[in-house]
Amino acid sequence: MARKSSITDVAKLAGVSRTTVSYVLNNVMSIHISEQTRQRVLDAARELDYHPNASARSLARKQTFTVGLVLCVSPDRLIADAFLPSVIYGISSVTTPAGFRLLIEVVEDVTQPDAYVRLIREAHIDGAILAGARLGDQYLLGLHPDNFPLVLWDRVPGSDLPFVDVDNISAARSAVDHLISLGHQRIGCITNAPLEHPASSARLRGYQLALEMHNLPYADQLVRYGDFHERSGYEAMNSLLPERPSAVFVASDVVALGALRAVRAAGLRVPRDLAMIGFDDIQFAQYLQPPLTTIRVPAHEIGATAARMLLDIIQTGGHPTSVLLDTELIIRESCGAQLRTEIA
Amino acid sequence: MARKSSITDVAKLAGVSRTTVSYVLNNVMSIHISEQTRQRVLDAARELDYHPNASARSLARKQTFTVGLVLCVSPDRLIADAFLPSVIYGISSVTTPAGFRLLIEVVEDVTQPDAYVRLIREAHIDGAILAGARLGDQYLLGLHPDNFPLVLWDRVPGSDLPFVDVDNISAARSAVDHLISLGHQRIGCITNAPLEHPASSARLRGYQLALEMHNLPYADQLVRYGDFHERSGYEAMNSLLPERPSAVFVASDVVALGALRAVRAAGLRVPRDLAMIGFDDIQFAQYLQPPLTTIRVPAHEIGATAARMLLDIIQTGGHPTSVLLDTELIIRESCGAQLRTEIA
DNA sequence: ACGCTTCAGTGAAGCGGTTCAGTGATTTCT
DNA sequence: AGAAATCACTGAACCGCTTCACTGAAGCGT
Repeated sequence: MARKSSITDVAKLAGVSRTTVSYVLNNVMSIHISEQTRQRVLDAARELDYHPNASARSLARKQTFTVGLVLCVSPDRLIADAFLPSVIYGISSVTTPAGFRLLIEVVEDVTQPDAYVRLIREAHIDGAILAGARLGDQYLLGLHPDNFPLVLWDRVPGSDLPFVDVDNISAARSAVDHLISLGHQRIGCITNAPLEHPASSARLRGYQLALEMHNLPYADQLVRYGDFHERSGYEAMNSLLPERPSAVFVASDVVALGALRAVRAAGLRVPRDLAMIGFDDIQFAQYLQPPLTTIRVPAHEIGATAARMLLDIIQTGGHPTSVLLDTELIIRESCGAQLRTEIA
Repeated sequence: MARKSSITDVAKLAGVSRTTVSYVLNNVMSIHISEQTRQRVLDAARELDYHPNASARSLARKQTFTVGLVLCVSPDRLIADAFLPSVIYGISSVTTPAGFRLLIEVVEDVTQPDAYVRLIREAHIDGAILAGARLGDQYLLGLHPDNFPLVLWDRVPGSDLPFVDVDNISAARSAVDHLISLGHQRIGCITNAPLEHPASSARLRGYQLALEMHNLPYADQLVRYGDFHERSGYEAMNSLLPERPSAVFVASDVVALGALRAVRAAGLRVPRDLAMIGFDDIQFAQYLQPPLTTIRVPAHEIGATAARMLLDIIQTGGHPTSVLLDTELIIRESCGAQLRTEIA
């Protein structure tokens, strides 16, 4: 590889000091450089195809212009994460124009966060977006007092770090509201995950609130618990069917896939015999039979918002407030709204 | 943020020179350090929670221990890319143990590759995996003579850069072989994308080869062209149905989704009236009605292999040969194999 | 003609590591 | 016993860039 040219080469060619080259190339306004000199430097830089060395610059500036995305997720969930590309795109669409790069760290063993601690302590990055950070995570807390810029994707219960998340409660509520407005009175619920997961308990809470608002009774026997996977939806629905709900809110499209399978296996039809609403709007929700009514999660927005918050902290030392993003109820056929329209 | 301790701090605390600290911490074997001194240094480092600064180290060593994943993909394809998380995981499972980090660069505007050129010229990374690099891409070629370590994910026609890809030809062939072995003689083909895409033409070639091997005629009117999206599958299938194929090989599951919709809209049933095999084994292929027989692409392996090749180049100056990874035919119900078994 | 600004630019220190060449003190060899 | 080799370690240069403090020249007002 041909030796890359350094600032010294540019300085020599332009006949000025390295200092001047630096000032010109960085557009330092507080220093006056004559137009001719400026041009000479610019020309020299172009001629030598000069690109300042990132490490040297980071070292001198004590800033890397790189942010991290730390994924603390078990491999099987990582692989199945349909949102990740969108979130990455969302982050990148904010960081790239701002001149920041994105470093991705996959932390497989969540109990061994050495990996991302090094990322931070070794000063690879100026800030990080953490996904799937858990519990009171002592490492996280150990970092916080340092005021290292961090933003969470997903909430971490005991922490006061800024986060960005969707408004799970109101999203779930709007789904269940919709079912109620279609005339359903006996509505079941299958969660997306065990209740330890904040998103899971929030969605269940939304379900409860909707019932309350409409003076419908909340009954434990109409609630089942999923665990991210399709299979859990199948089992949950099988155990729920004997309760004879007329509609079910399934707090995850993947779990809904399994629920759908169980309904079909029982010889029932959606939405005629049982209405269903999912959650997430995974890409294939629209291609299911019937197309699944669901809650759309703004994945790109999550990434972009988290990135904006992070850059705010990094650049202006801001103290951004956490954000709950709005979701959207996507009405397709599984909820039976179309059916009603046809009949009407 | 409390000032981070530097190598000087450690040296002072241990009562040795910075040189010695560096030698101890890097386990330089060619230099003899007494066991006591070594321990004093280690203790001091621990006490100060010392982590060497990445930028300084990169600057001195002229190596960043970071590799790039450059995604030259239009946003809508990026978002829908179900493989990306797996590929990232595959890369990371190789790079992380080797002490390398992963920088992701999303290049939205493929005609403006300034972005990744800077990534390289500014020496952020020691090597890169390029996805979706196009054409003769002058920038790519401009980089190659520099011997900058590069590996391609997907092939780039006019280039002799090492790549990793799936063996599209033999994969497609095995799918069509399977249909033929089930007794089909009039088999249609819908490509995954326009033929400019190497993967697309390779899959079509595999289709042709299978026919040839079995002395079946190849007919243009049985071939249609998709363009990644579901809709294109719908349209392609609609225009193909009048040709009355008894089976169809669709070179993309997403496109197959649309094809399936068209078949259903025509009042036909898969596989009874029309057998179908897809390509990719996206997560939801298994949940379709009927579950889709398809070709599984080893996404994790793609990432891991590309990463291994890249590290080989970076670390040992190797000149790895390109790799074609094997795929697997996943037999479900859409091909009708189950049906036959039941009948038999 | 003198001091005071402003202009245009430079020298050198510093960022935090790595590494080459060397240096005393021991040990080994003959 | 003296030279050679080994041991255990250090000084200082260097990686490439930023930035503070400073300098010499020109412009300005009186």
